Amino acid sequence: MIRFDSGDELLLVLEALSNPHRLKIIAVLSEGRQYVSHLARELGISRPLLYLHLQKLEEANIVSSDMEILETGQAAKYYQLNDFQFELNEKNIHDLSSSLTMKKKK
Amino acid sequence: MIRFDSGDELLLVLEALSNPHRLKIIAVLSEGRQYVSHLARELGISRPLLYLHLQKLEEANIVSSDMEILETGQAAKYYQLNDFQFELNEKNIHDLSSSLTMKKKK
DNA sequence: ATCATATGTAAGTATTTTATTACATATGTA
DNA sequence: TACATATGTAATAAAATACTTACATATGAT
Repeated sequence: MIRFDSGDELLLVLEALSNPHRLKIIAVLSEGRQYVSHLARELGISRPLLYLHLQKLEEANIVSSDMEILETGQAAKYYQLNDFQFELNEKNIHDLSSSLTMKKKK
Repeated sequence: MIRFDSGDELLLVLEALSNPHRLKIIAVLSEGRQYVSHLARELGISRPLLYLHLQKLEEANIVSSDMEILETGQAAKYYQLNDFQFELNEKNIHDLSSSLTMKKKK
């Protein structure tokens, strides 16, 4: 069960989830870990684009990655879903809203 | 308890939630219904901007609105939070991912 | 050596989202 | 009438996000 320590952290997770590709990635990874190139083929998107989405998921702590050597001897970067489950309701949004920063991104 | 009938609907809600202003709006409305101009002053943002955010929340069915006549005789548009609570986990994302459209927005 | 596999990223473009400015209309009060 | 309140929206600008193209490196197999 994810625990949000601040509104900013909640927002980071919500932003990571609000994209169809990233929801698909989560769906695929829920069936098991997978490496980047394979994932890209399965999702039908380019690897650079997949990287971008995986980064956002990783920054939000929804997935994590490990390098591993395939049977062929080549290096592969495996991604897996971190245990991920949470509940949202008016109360916890209210409680977290005070620790919500309205700062610009860049 | 919100029930998502499709991945697209889930995404709509997640997109509506992934903005600090909109989370603040939800937090304020969780304390009671309020009309637009008052809300804008409370949040410290312009009314046109607030409109934009309220529209997104309304499209996602998170809030709803009613016109009402103030004691002064003027019309006011009141917004209230719809009962709002849901749980997210790998399983329901997996289940909903098949009904996720990857279409462009406009 | 060439081909297929893998990771990694920089640079540029396109699209979407967010925000501002400037209006319009209407009601009530001084 | 002039001022304060309210809603509503169009047009534009700015910022953030998403996506593509083009590379680089490395491993193993043919």
